[in-house]
Parts: sequence; C-alpha cells; structure tokens
Amino acid sequence: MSIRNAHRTRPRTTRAPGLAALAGLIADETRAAFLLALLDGRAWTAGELARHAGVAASTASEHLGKLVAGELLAEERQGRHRYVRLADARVAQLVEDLAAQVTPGADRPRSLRESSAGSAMARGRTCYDHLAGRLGIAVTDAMTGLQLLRQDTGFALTDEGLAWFDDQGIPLVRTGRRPLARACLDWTERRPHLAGVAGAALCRHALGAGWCLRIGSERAVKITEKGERAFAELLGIEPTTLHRHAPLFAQYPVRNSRAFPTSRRP
Amino acid sequence: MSIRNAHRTRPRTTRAPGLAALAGLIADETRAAFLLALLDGRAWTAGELARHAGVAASTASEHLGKLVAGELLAEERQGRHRYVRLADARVAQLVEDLAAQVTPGADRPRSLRESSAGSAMARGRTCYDHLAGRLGIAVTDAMTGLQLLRQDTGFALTDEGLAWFDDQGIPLVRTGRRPLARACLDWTERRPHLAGVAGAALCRHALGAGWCLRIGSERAVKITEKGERAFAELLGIEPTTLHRHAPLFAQYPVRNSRAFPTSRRP
DNA sequence: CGCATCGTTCGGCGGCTACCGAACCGTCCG
DNA sequence: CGGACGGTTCGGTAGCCGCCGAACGATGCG
Repeated sequence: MSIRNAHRTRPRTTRAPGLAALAGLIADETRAAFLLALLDGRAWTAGELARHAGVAASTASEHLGKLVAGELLAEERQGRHRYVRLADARVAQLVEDLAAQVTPGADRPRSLRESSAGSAMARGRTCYDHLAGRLGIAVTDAMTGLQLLRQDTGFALTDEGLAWFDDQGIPLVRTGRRPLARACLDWTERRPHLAGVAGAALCRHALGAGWCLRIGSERAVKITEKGERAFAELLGIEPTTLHRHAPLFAQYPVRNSRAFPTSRRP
Repeated sequence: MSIRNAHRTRPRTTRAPGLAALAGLIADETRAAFLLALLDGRAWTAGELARHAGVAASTASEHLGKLVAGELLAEERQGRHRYVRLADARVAQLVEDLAAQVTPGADRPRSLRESSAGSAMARGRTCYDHLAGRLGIAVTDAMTGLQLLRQDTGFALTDEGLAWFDDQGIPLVRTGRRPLARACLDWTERRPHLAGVAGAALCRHALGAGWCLRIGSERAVKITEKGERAFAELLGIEPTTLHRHAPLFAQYPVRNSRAFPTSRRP
C-alpha cells in the first residue's frame, strides 16, 4: 500500500502505482513548465528553470530532485551549476504526446503573435532533437512528395529515402530501439512531422551546416539564407512556404492507386 | 492564476496548466487503475470499476466525473447504469505509452504466472482495439517477415500489405487522422506491435470470425482451434509460437541490403 | 406499489505536497 | 582572502484532494 493512500481501508484489488506516479511527476504546473522548456533538447541550469517558471530557487531544486529521481531528467554537475536535460528521446516523445493532447495553443497563447514578426525568419522550432513548426512540416511534406517518406500506410522512410540521407552524407545510426522514422504530432501545427533517428540526424545536420540557427534560449530556430537555398535545392521547398502558414490537414499523395480504401475483391 | 496555486506570490513567466491538468487526471492511483482496466476497449459500469479498484461507489463516481470532464472517458447512460469507455484511440494510445514507460510488470506483478495455466490458450490480449501480448507480437512479426509490414525504416504497411488486407476482405477505412498503421509498445512483451486502423480492423475481424474469444471481463483473449488454423494458413504462424514466450529484441529482416546504416558515399 | 440496486451528493476528515524564506555549503573570481 | 553567486536543506504554512459513510434520487423488477 502506498504511503499516499495509507488511510485506505478497503482491500484494493487492482493497483497502478507506477502509472500514477509517473503521471504525478508531470501533474504539477511548475514541473510541467520545466519539461516543456527542456523540450528544446538542451541542458538548463536549475536557476534558469526557476526564473523561467517563476518559483524560488529552493522550490525548483526540490522539483528537479523529483524529476531526476523519477528518471525523467538526467543531470550533470559542473562547478557550482546543476545542468539538467530530458533523460532521452522516449521522455521527450512522451511529453510531446501529452502536450499534443491538450487543446492546441493552451500552453502558449502568445506564440503565434510573437512569431509574426521577422520577415526572413520562418517559424521553425525544435522538439527535443528534431525540427518542428512550419519548418518541420515543410520538410516532412516535401520528403513525402518526393516519395522519400511514406505516410499513407503508416510512417516510414522508403528505400529512396534511405538513399537520400546517404547522398547527403547524413549517417543514420540505429541506437537502441529508437525507430528510424517516427511521427511526432506538432502541437501548434496539429500535423505529424518527422522524428526518430532520421529526424534527429537531419536537425543536427541542419544546425551543423548552418541551414538554421537557434535564437534565444528556447526552442525557436531561424532559417539562414544558406538554409533557404539548401532546402530549395535538396527538397524543392519554396522559401515562401516557410513564411506562410501551412494548411492544416493537407492531403498526402497515395503512391499506388490500388484499392485504397480497400474493399472486397470480386 | 490557477486555483491550486493561488498562494503563489512570485510572477509566473511560463505556465503549463493544460499539460499539468491532463497528467493530474492520470496521477491518481485509482483513476489510473480505471484507465488500465478500460484499455480492454469495452465499456464498464461505475460499479464494476469501483469494485475493480477497491474503492467506495461514491469515490468512483467522483473520479469518473473528473475523467469524463477531462475528456479522457466517454459516458453513456443506460437506465440506472453509467457506462464509461475510453474516449477514443488517442487516449488509449496515450495510456499505453505512459504504461510502457514504467518498468515492465510493475503494475501487474502476477500476470505472467497467471498466464502460464492453460494449454491450448495462448497468451493474447487486446490493447483497446487491437491485438497485443504474444499473439499481437506473433502477428506483427509474421507480417513483417512476409513483407506486408515494414519496420526497418519506421512502421508502415507495404503495398503488399494493403493487398493482403484486401484479399482477406478486411476493409481499412480511414477515420479522421488516425494512421493506417502505428506501432504500439506492448508493456509486457516490450516490443512494438501493429496498432492503428489496420490493427483495429484485424482484431475486429479475428473476433468476428471466431479466431479468438474474449475470456473473463478483462483484456485476455483465447485463440480458438479455427484461429490457430487461420493464423497458420494466412500468416504462417506456427501454433507453438503462440505458446512459447517470444524472444525479446528479435531482429527484423532488412529488405534492402543497400547502405544501412548509411555512410558517406565515395 | 414496494423493494432492491445503481449511482450521486454532501459533509467531514486526514494526509500529502507545493510553496517560501532563512540558513548553510560549495564554487568562482577579484 | 573575502565577497558574490548558484544550489541545497530545513522548518513552517496553507491548501488541495482523495477517501468514506450517510442520505438521497432514480431506475427496474416482482
């Protein structure tokens, strides 16, 4: 019997302590704010998170202790700083999934207005380690259109897609059980974009090659001139696409006209 | 400022009320037990859930009110009964994902021992609306081996897979934005199995055609003689496969030997 | 109609927990 | 060496919340 429910008298037939405890870590407003901030994939110091969420340093310290103990965060001490980051891609995916479930924009009411400033700056973001926002959608759509990625029957790279990464010199190294390609539901665009090993590799490449730059201390990224050219040349993405708001619920091309939706064959 | 944190004095710069509230719904042990029980995809009455979790009817009623208000559950009143079920496949997926994150078996310590009884009964389960457990893994592995399903580059049906469903007379109807194929991580087997529209259609077909039967009031299913024959004929699944425990971390065949993991081309 | 059953509402209780400030410890740097 | 700074620990406080039983309403059935 858990400490929390020690006053329970009735015999409990079925329990779910693990599930409830995990959700409990995210169920606090301050801890949730920490997790969302950490979705930028970088390490934050305890003080930064405390100021970000508007709580005292002591409070933040206690929260971080719980999140680290619950293995949602990994920590690294450097001198007098305590850096924390999301434990791994699984945790990032989990937080993304939960955030996507809530009504869109509920947690960031001002984000769209903020982004409207800046002409050459397309609204791009990162989700932990892959591209999101309009940029992420544009890349995913372009790869789907070029049949590098297949979304009509699930979410997977095609053989041509593997070749494309190979051609760009972007290595895809399988680590553990993380899938090569995975759909991540963007909670501002409400559409899936490329995550998984391939999404992370592409994002790393884009940052390394100077296609985009991180701006500020959060998740936003800015596309450079060089990046606009690269995305146009390699994926046929029109620069204007990155400036306009992408249409919701776009149709994806179906590769094979055969029987979709399927029906009983004569 | 939320009611819960009304005593907060410091100005809060970034909030996450939606995320925290959603997690809070799952963060209670009793509500978590409800959600896990409802993963069988069927509707339970309030009283059944109360007895299942070992709480008073009044307590269960309050919890159900919160879960319905939070749109995790849908309710249907019939006479003096209040039936509740998971709101949709998205919620089911979310609960599955969370449950898979906790250490395997933590929430059902006795399940493996229970399942060892029964000779012709293979350990099968449902996750909301698709097959899971050893049966789900066996089906997913068989479809992958036959190249109906592609897991090496993501998780998607192949064109051959679409044809297979067509041949079986199992219609795949796209509803809303639910993907045709999706990986669901089984938290007892620790391996992905087929979910999404195709997984649900296959499960519905298997139950309708008498390939398997639900047993008891929970998630377990039993494979019939007819089902053993059908799975063997259509997917080449050896009946013994369903009785043994499947190996963890099996290797999936890679369709194309070309450059995987990819490396820079000369 | 009358009883049993299912569910809901309400009051009250007890415990957990998020919060803060103050004190303290360790690191960095002038 | 000493001050500044980041982080942690420790009391103490306040509020939320999960729990129950009792009372009540509603439905179904004999």
